[in-house]
Amino acid sequence: MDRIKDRFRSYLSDQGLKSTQQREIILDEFLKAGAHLSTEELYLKIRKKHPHIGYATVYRTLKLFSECGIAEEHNFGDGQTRYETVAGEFHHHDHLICTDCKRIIEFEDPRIEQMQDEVAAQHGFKILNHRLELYGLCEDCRKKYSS
Amino acid sequence: MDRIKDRFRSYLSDQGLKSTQQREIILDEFLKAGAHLSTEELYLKIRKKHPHIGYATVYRTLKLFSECGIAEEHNFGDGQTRYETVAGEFHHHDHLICTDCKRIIEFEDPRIEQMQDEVAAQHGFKILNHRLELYGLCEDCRKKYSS
DNA sequence: TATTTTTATGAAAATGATTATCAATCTTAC
DNA sequence: GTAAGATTGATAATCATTTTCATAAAAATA
Repeated sequence: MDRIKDRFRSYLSDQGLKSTQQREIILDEFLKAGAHLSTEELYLKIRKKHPHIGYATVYRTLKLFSECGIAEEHNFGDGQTRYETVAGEFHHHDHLICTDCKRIIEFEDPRIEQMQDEVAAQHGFKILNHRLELYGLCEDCRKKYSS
Repeated sequence: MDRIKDRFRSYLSDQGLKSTQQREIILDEFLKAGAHLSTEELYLKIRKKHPHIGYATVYRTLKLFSECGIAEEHNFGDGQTRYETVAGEFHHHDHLICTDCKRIIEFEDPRIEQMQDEVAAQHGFKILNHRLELYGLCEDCRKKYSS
């Protein structure tokens, strides 16, 4: 956690940006809030304790998080950009998304990553980033429909 | 091509929808136009020959294509939904996207698909759909920057 | 074929997410 | 502490997409 905060602060000062109360608060709440929240969801959470913080600031700050690498943007097809923490100590992961109950499960598979690298190499690509999303029905929703 | 048209027409009649000139024209242009175009791009193409066809109709029709399975929606992060034909005879494929020149290369790798199925099975998921996108620098853009 | 019913169309307005504007207010460096 | 520069919040603007609604077209029916 503190490592993440340090990283954010370093990023700000490196870029000649300023460390403000709002940015600290938003970072705190973001880290507390858990994964995959949209800007709006985070804004609503923050507003409870800090009603003075504006919508636009939350947008701008989440974008900053993503620029400095402590958060990742996702688009799961509901028209809202969602953010999740990229903790340095965790590996990259991908997502299983239930199209019915919207549940999101994270997974990682080094073998898939490996093959992605192979594919990229075959095409002369240097991968900077990737996104793998599997959409379908989770266990519970499958049961729901078969019964 | 004709198989695709038939499929679309069947879908329309199955759903009690009507087969209209506009839908035929939009389908023709869509099939001609090649992959990964946004609604706007297709609309602009169509407007040259058929200036009477409206923006909203193109939107609605592309959505129909996607519903009936002859097109697939993609979101490559530029804020526009892009569509590409799903020809029955071709396999599913994924995308390499150059973050610099925006070039899109298609690839397929059955081994990756296989592993996705394994991962899904481990979590009790039934995959209906998936999306794999590799973002990075293509061969040309890499050279551009190293020189 | 004429008529009725229903759906589609197009233009424009509405929406929803995101971004820009701008005056007032903080931060930071000196 | 002050000046210079960046940030903030409220609001307006933007952009893609969707909805509305009167009119037109297709399908069903007579």
